[in-house]
Amino acid sequence: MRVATWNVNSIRQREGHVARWLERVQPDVLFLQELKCEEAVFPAATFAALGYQAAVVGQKAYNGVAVLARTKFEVADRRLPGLAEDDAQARYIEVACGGMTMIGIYLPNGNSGGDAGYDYKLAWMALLRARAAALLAADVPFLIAGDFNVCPTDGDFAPGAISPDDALVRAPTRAQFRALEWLGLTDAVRALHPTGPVWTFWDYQAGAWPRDLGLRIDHVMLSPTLAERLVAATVDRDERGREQPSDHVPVVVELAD
DNA sequence: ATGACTGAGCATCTCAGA
Repeated sequence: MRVATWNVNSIRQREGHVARWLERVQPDVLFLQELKCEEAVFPAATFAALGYQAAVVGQKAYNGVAVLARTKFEVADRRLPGLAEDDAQARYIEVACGGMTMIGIYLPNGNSGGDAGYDYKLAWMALLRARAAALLAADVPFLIAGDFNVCPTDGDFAPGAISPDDALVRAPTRAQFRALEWLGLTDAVRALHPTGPVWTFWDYQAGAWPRDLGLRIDHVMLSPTLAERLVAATVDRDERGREQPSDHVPVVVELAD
């Protein structure tokens, strides 16, 4: 089974990129982030024509997550359990598919909104950990894929690509990510590529792409039984070099059947 | 030393991104 995640920075701007990528890579499941649109204008027909059914959690202008799958699935949740009822940020989708639970996330960046914005990020991470703990306790095979907005270690950003006090690298952010790992989740890319740069994002500004000043912030985290099935984890960095690209590239994981 | 790009929307500026 091939599962992927991609922050597309507007699905309406990147509809063609995603369609061509699906045809080329043929994933079973693709999680999308930063749709920047409501469900009503998500280009579902384009992907249906390629054999992919969509489930969309949309919002005008900001955030937005979706899953595309060519195998049958059912949506289990559209909001991270524990968040306030009136929390309208479209950042979470959970589906049951292929005998496992799959979660797609767009984790809050945490650099905007001052202290409240950063506190929201940490609270979100604590709730995500609680959800992971519940699934582990229930012995459900699961994965969490998406834009985590976390560089887990100093090896996960190019020197100079980011400020030391950025919300993506701040100590409390990393502590939350580390806690998720120590619950028993495996960072798929790092499990197979333990050292060296594996960037998934390059800023549009300051020549970050030509200078290769990237970050590794898009991750696929596997529960123990899925980690045992992990055979490949790759980052499709060529997508960053295309015309009018997203600032993120796809991360792809292969699980043995 | 400095600036710097992209997208959406009650839009010709602001907010957010990371």
